[in-house]
Amino acid sequence: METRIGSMAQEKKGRPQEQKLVDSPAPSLEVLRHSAAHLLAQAVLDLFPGTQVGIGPAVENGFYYDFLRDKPFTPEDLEAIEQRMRELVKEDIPIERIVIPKAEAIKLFQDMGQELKVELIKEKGGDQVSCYRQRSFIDFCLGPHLPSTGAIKYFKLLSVSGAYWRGDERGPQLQRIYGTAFFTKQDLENYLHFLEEARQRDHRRLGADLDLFSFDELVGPGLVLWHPKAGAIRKEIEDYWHEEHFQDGYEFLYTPHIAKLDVWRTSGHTEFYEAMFPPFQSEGIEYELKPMNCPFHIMIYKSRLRSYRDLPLRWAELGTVYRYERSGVLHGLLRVRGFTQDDAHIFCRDDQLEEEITRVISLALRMLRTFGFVGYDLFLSTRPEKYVGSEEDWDQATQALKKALEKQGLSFQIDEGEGVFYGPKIDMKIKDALGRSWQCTTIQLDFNLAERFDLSYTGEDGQPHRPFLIHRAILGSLERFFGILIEHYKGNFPLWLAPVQMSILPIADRHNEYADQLNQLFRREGIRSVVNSRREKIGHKIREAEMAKVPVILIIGDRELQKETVSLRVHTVGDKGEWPVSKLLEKIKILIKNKAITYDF
RNA sequence: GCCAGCGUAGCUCAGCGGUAGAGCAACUGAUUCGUAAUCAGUGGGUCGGAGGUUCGAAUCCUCUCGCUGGCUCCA
Repeated sequence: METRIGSMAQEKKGRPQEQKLVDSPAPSLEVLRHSAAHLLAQAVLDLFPGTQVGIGPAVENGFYYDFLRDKPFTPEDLEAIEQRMRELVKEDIPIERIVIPKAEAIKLFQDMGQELKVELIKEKGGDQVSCYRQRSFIDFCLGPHLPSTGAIKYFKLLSVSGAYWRGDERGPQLQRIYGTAFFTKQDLENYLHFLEEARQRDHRRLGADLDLFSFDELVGPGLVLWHPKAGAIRKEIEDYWHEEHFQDGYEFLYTPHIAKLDVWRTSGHTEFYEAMFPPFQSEGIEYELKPMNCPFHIMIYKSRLRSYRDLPLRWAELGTVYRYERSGVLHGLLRVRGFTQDDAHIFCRDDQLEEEITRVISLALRMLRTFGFVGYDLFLSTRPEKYVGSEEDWDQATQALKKALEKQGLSFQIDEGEGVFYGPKIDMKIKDALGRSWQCTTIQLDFNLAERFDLSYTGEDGQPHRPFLIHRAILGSLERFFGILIEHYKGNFPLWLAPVQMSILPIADRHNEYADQLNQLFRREGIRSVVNSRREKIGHKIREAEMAKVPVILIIGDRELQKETVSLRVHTVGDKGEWPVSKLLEKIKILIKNKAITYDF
């Protein structure tokens, strides 16, 4: 039935060795997991008769099965179910494929009280319907499956959650039990270890531990409070962002956070865009918090006549927008209601399109590399069934996107018909230190707004022409990108980003003065340095600095004071011996200037 | 928004009808110390909020706010 194959690196190792399949020549993790899902359903029906089963596919990291039952499954239930599954594995029950006429299948499942299955068979089944049976448990399923339950050795149930029958919010709510399964014990352990590692990197946990950001009930859900340490990081990100954009020929805009609702009527957002906060009134005029920056940039474009000579215009803004995300989807910094896009709009002629796309792609690659992201996947989405703009424009723009990618020798995947209705787009997904993918960069053509705002420029021929409008973000949103950075680095930010770059630790009171002198010296050079002159033992101060993940730790005592040196300790590395102050300063300045990700002292 | 779970000190958690607790952190004092936790003491809570049941509620019930895991959405 419904199956998707995962692509996580962790799973690639999982390959069957001696398992034989009923009817598949190429056994895969997907088949194993699909069979594990059946095993789960069998166990649930054994323990909780009268439960209706929904669908149970293999998914990216495991499998799930949906159940319809009055009472919720408790964590204890989950344990009992997993226990029952292990028993069924021990019994090594054969899994058989049976093919029966559709009418017979319908009757079969009706007799078992499995109405959801009946619905599926009626809709999806052909004349002959394939089912899989393991003892009394029968499932409507295309397969393939493993030959017997004994082959499903290494699995674990992970969680239970809600899901709608067939994804329809109005339909019945089912309970979904998630689990994972692997061919070897080692693979399972690796995956569980991966989950634990992800838990430890969770930016929400690190955000609190490292005093980076918080949310407050009084302020509101999804509204981020950036603390001073996060502020330091954000400033580095923004400074670098400005520098790269300036070098790449962008100019910078600033626009308001609210506008008359009429703006959003013109843009079409009121009609099509669901994530807008409700409008509010002042002096009888309706205003709206901005969910996007585009209309403002467009109004600046329209503030005077534009000539073909003016193009391309590259206008960028770190623009804070507000979107009403449904309460259930909010998630730390990764899904919020107020966020700052690293937005830009490029207005260009058709003959400039390919060049502009090319520039954006290389800007994105350059910037993401600087932040330490080297792995990425590119996706080109083409014209969907419902679209605005002319077919000709779509083709031309899609070709330009494609050529820009090809010219740089980048491999990419084409998502046919997956574009948004207003234009084709390129999305980039970066890979973090755990191999997880995050979408950040997006480059989208927009035929809709160009038309709705009737954008034009005067061509060489003296006639009005419609410019191409490119909407793009490199980092996506600063909040989300910050969250990704925290998880990628596990809070161990490289020197140039670290909120506190250096902690100076005097051993005794008599070293405080020298410590302060050093601190002044480093701060004058723009280094975020602090002194820890608490009356604690040096081991304690070192522990504090290490836990705060400060990259450079300087220890000073009698020896250093006398020789005007410092003892260097590098976070996560350890003692790196005595250094002359000037030599260390130069070294650190270079590392910061180069935005070094890894460094050797 | 929906389903389920969870909200007790700044953090991690115990207590689950009978006078609110521990560790860490904070603060005060002593210790002046060489590469991941010195010792002692002190303060800190309308147990997320509102209502109800009860002689009595952190504990039971209802509503509400927030968080978590999913679903769904992301023109």
